[in-house]
Amino acid sequence: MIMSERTSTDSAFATETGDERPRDTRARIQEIALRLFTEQGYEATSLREIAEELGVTKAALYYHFKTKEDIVASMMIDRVTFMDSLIDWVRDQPRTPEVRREAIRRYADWLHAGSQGQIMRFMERNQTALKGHQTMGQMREKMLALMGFFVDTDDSLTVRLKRTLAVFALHAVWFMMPDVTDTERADTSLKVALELIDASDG
Amino acid sequence: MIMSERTSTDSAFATETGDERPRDTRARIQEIALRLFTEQGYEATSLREIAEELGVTKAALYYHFKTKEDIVASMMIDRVTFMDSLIDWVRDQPRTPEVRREAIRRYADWLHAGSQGQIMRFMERNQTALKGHQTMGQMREKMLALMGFFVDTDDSLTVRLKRTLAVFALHAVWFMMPDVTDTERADTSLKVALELIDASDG
DNA sequence: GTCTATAAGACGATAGAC
DNA sequence: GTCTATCGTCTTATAGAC
Repeated sequence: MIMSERTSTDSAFATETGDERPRDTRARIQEIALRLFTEQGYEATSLREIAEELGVTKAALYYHFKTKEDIVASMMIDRVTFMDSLIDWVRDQPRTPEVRREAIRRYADWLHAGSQGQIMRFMERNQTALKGHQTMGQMREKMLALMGFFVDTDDSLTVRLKRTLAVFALHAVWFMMPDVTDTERADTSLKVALELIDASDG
Repeated sequence: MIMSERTSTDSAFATETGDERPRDTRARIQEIALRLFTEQGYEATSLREIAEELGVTKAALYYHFKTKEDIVASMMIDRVTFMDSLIDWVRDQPRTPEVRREAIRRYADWLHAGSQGQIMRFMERNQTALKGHQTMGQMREKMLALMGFFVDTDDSLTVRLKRTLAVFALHAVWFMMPDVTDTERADTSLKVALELIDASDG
């Protein structure tokens, strides 16, 4: 796992295969930044720390990213793209229970593939710090748009809360159950999310 | 409402009743800090900002609070006290569904009385930034202790997640349903939380 | 692509006058 | 209880050599 917990190391380029050539520096900045932002908080993590762990100076980072905010934005691109495609799909569907279930399934599938879990933790733990960032505003709008398809105007408050919790269950499972396998986490959270999205007043 | 949204004002002492004497400065610092910490983030909010909105200088804050961290700690005292009492109570009870329900009820009752909602939002949105703070470490331990009474070692992952979500539903309702009345929010979240805490493998 | 050096300023916190 | 003045440190970001 790329994102595994580890303390800072002197030989930033060393891997378990021995003396490899450095991987793409841009990607390594993203990895280190994502981990530090999640562990310590976005504001509490300075570019100096990131540079130190990477084994370069602060100034080198500015060759790869124009600003600190740009590092965050670059990590969100995949997420923005996916959310757009999911919203496009759901927009053309009828508002039925089965469409809601399928939307949850697609969202969960994507969430549990790749390193999206780490990004979710980062976003959740740094909401306020990132509020002013342009990319996060976009993400917020897209999440609200998706939620808009999950609740109807005549739903009770109870149903609204449950359906909202469905999405949240998928996000929260990472910090609520950090010690289970990826498969267990994906299966459990999807099961609970589907039960919650099925809530209705009928 | 003490915590109502407002932009910074020149006459910090003015209230709707006219020319009143300044309220307890210590309490006003807590109010302003809590709002700014929640809106902008803990790290992103400087003591200068708090002092400016209060209408004093930064140095004056240091008469009332020894450090920035102390302001946070002072806001948590009631919460720590309550959690201790709740855990003391639940510790002496059998692990039955009805005890779990009653614990949720007591927690919810306390949560929706007073200004705890604002504090919950603050804590949730600044998890990482506050991770190193002593008081937050205590709070985390107490929440884990409470959760320990809600799940048994032989519960399935699904039940564990649902029971954890029960507590979370009580917290999350403030940002999931910001536009409903306090009563609606309390009633809806308690109802959903009780359903989730009742989850079992039987 | 990475470096040294530095700008320009904000931060938390303190000393001591009033 | 609040002020002015300041300390020491850290920050994001840039300029220009290599």
